[in-house]
Amino acid sequence: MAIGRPSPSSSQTPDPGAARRTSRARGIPEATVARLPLYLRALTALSERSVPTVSSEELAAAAGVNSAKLRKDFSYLGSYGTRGVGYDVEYLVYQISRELGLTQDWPVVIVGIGNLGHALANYGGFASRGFRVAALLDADPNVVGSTAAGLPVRHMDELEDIVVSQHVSIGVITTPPGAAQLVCDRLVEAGVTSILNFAPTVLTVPDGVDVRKVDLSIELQILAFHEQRKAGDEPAGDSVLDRAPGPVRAAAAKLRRAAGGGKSAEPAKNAPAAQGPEDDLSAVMPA
Amino acid sequence: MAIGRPSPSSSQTPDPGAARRTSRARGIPEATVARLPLYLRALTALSERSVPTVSSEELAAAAGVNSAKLRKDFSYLGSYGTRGVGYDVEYLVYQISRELGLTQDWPVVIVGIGNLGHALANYGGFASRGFRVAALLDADPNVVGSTAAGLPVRHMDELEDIVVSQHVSIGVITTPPGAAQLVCDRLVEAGVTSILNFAPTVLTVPDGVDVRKVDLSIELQILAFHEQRKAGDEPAGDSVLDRAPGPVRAAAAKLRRAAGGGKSAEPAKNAPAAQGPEDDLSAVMPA
DNA sequence: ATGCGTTTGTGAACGTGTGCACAAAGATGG
DNA sequence: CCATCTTTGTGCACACGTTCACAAACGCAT
Repeated sequence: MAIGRPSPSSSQTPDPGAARRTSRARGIPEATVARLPLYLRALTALSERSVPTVSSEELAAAAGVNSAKLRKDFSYLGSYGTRGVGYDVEYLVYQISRELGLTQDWPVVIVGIGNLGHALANYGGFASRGFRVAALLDADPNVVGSTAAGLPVRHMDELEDIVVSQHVSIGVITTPPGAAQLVCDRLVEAGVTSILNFAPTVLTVPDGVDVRKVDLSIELQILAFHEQRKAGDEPAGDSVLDRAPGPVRAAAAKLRRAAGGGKSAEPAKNAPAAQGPEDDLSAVMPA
Repeated sequence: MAIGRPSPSSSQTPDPGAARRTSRARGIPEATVARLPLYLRALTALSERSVPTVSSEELAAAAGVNSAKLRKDFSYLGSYGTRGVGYDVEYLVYQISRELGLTQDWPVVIVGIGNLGHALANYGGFASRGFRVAALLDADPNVVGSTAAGLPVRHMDELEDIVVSQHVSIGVITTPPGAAQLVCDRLVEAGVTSILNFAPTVLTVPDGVDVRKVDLSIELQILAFHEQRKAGDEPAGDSVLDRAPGPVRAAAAKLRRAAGGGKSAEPAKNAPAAQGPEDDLSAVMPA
């Protein structure tokens, strides 16, 4: 029945439930929360151009969303607009920043300084909006000495000390998939309660810990799906069987299983999907 | 009424509608499509361990989802399971691969070879599952000569030629935000119909073009929101006013606007959110 | 003051997604 | 061939998210 770890819930990004409970507590829907940063970015741009007020229609266009949706989103934060005029840009910037918790300082650790970790350390979006890279960590002794984005790469052994002493509550994982769960466990154990996971692995965490994942491969696969649809390329296969009624399917399934490990029938001819081994280790960090 | 560009729809990742139309055409819900790569990864791992069959319960645990959800997802693809036994791993790998369009070759161009573009070029997840980096492009002459991941970085001018001659239909944008829309337009013009955007900008594209975005800053902000909630740190502010009835709010709003550009009242004291200028240019690629 | 044009805030309808719970279907052992 | 056990496939109810449409609210000009 229970597979893998028993009690901890393996919540991931698109999972309602855990995250929902948190935000619905005082009413802001998760979908709205996910859009607030988008609005904030558009508002910041307006603020820099010294635009005093903006209508929901304009702001919605800038953020690429429906204007009614935007108004409803803002209504969850309170009523910060003026009918007939629009929204006060500066005030809204402040309100959203406050709601997102950006008026405080968020120290962040990045674990796994490969290509991606290195890129993230240099990423401007980290420095802005109250996020501060507290430390870069890696297990590889060859990397530990070096610096990235002006910061020294420190050894994994210092993880617990850093998290505790610097009050780090957000961790970013850019390790190879094999190491991700271990790193995650150590982060959580040390006190981190929010994790941004770039490794292509499902992380299992205790309740109360949020995990969001960013998976480049998944994004590409979703695009490929739609791309295939656009090309009118209905996947052929044995689609006649797929919806066949009753015992027909059963017989087919039995045959498939009987064919054994030798990738029988259709799959054998052209299936680059199941490519080389170690799909798990070659990703995210080559080294 | 119409703001910015008129006809092209600025579809983005979390937008139903455009993407929905495509996938609902023959019935697979978007939410299901987004989970298929997850199942595929878990199945590939099982396949490498030569596990012949797997139950929905086991696979669901490995993918971090509800087992009923998984079964329903698979039911959209057809009935590939056997009651009392489970699913044939190899066969399911093939079916999902086929449905996602991974049985064919997908040449991809990466535009903007800064830190992130460099990291993506080396990313193992690209090479796998039928995706192939067709070319790396950049506008900076200093970068154009170099190589990344064994591939030469070519100049933007070659974009159109490459897309056309290599039949590239998927483009990845890792440029600074300021250049993203221009690059996007050129990609689309050349024939690209799917774009993965890492630049923190809302891209506007014509109908029929899919855009998915990955924004690290947004992910962090969402985590910060939940983190703040966990800390029981109800944002204080003038929450009394927020839900005040009638004319009270109006007067307050009037005051805010009258205060002018000088970030009055609350915002002034501590608002690191509206930090240094050029939030738009320092992100994604420092160079 | 009054009326007019504009824009917010939200009620209501609809579509999508999720999860429970269970009947039907198949495997397996006697 | 029958009984039993396992697991799929799905009907159903509910929660969530989106969009329309419109009344109420506000500024402004007269």
